[in-house]
Amino acid sequence: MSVIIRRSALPLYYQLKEIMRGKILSEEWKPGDQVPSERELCATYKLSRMTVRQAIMELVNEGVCYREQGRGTFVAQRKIAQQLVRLTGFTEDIRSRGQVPSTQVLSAQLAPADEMTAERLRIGVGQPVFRLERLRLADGEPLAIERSHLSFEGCEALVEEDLEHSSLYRQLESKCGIPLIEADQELEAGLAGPEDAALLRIAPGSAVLYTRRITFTDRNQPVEYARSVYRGDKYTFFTHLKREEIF
Amino acid sequence: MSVIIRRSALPLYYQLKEIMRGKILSEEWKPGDQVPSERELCATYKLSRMTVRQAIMELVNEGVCYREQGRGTFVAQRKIAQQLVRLTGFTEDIRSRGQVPSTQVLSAQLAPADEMTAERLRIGVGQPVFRLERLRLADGEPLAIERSHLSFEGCEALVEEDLEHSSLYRQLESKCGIPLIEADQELEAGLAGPEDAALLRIAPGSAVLYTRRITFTDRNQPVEYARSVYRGDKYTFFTHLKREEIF
DNA sequence: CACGGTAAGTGGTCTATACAACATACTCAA
DNA sequence: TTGAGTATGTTGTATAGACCACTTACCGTG
Repeated sequence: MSVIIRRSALPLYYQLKEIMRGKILSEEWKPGDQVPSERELCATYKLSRMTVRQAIMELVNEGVCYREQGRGTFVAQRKIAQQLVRLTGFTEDIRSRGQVPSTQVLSAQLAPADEMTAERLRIGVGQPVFRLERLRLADGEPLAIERSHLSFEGCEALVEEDLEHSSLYRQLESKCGIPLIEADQELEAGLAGPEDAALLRIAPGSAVLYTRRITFTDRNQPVEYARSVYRGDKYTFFTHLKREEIF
Repeated sequence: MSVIIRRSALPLYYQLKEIMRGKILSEEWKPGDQVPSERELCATYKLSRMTVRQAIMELVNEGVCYREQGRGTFVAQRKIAQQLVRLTGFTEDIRSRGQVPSTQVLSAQLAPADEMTAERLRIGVGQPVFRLERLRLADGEPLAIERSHLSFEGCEALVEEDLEHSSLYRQLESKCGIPLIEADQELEAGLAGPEDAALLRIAPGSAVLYTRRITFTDRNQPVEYARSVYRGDKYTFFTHLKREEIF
């Protein structure tokens, strides 16, 4: 995509945003570079200034660009959250620990959202969500059970996908065009119930780590609500805290 | 501020945004409520729709509101996460959850560092560290046991301090001049041993959350190594994750 | 050379308008 | 009663233009 298609179903500002993102990813525009001014972009792509601004503003919100009044718009350094905790799926997480991740899909189906899920995903109760239940293994040993609920335009298509041999997060980002931006996560200690214990091959009453995560795409739109159960003896969660805070 | 001042130095959209934020904070508009439509706000405050939209869009980006096309704009559920990636001590943490923190000092003394502690604090084995063992309560109920090891120039002075009625982190920052910058923390689920269970007034074998934290002052100098045990049924840890890549 | 003013270029704010896309409630006919 | 269509109200997208605030470079004057 390098030109604007005016009769496309995609909004013009979105097309421009993706064109710009492409130039940044391809290093045509490098970190620190000044990007063309709003008025230049208007002329180049035959768009009104407000439309161009919307494209740029969204890139700024995502931390891809930054602006300085009177100077211009620039490509941000690529460092967004080095020190904050990275949002990773199980696959990436386990790989970064030097282990080999694998997966058994326990169930994958469309189902109506229950009350809790609907609230988290900000949809109506009973709206269809894609429910995915997977046993996650590290080095062949069961490590966690992950119960995901996904809701977005076109999430039904996930039923067709092979989710045993590819990362769900990667699929969302590349195939579905859902960029994952951030997530809120809760962690809690608990005891394994009989079913979970059997799946994880531990004794009932063993220590487990419960996590609940809401993953957001752009504009703070929730797309995934996932509840997981990790073996307490095999999994440690790392986080990094900073004293300074915005606000 | 409850009216728009047109000759103010503050942008109109900003004034409107703060008016709306005020109504949300004061609970005039509660989570889940629909806020007035764009056109209503235009009429009420005599602003153009784009100006109103900018105010709303910023609140959406901050996660204060969310919008649904064709339905309206709504107040989002209170987000706990925003402030909880912050490095906080127990006192601040519990206060921000709306509970009352209190403390029983179990022991406070200078002692030689054991191997594990010495490694974390980057000092020699046997060097003196200040060891502080405290039972932490929320609303009068035992919530956690915290075992801190501190090492810095002048840490002996802590023996004299009243650590039952004041925050350790506050003392470090104000009295000792040790600015706390960041921390690495690990979390793990486990089962309560008999001693810890007795202190926390739970049954042995109950679920507990183990945390280990290394707190750094400037120049990445470690000053505290703390191991804590939290009641699993009373404590949830919140964190916020950000995606690193720009996809 | 130093300084101040100016012009040009940038993003920031704001208005007014139009139509599209979507959700919901209502009406009316089968 | 049920269903399709419609009216209305919502947000989403897009345009064109205006003026403001800020930054920078240039130019002329002292």
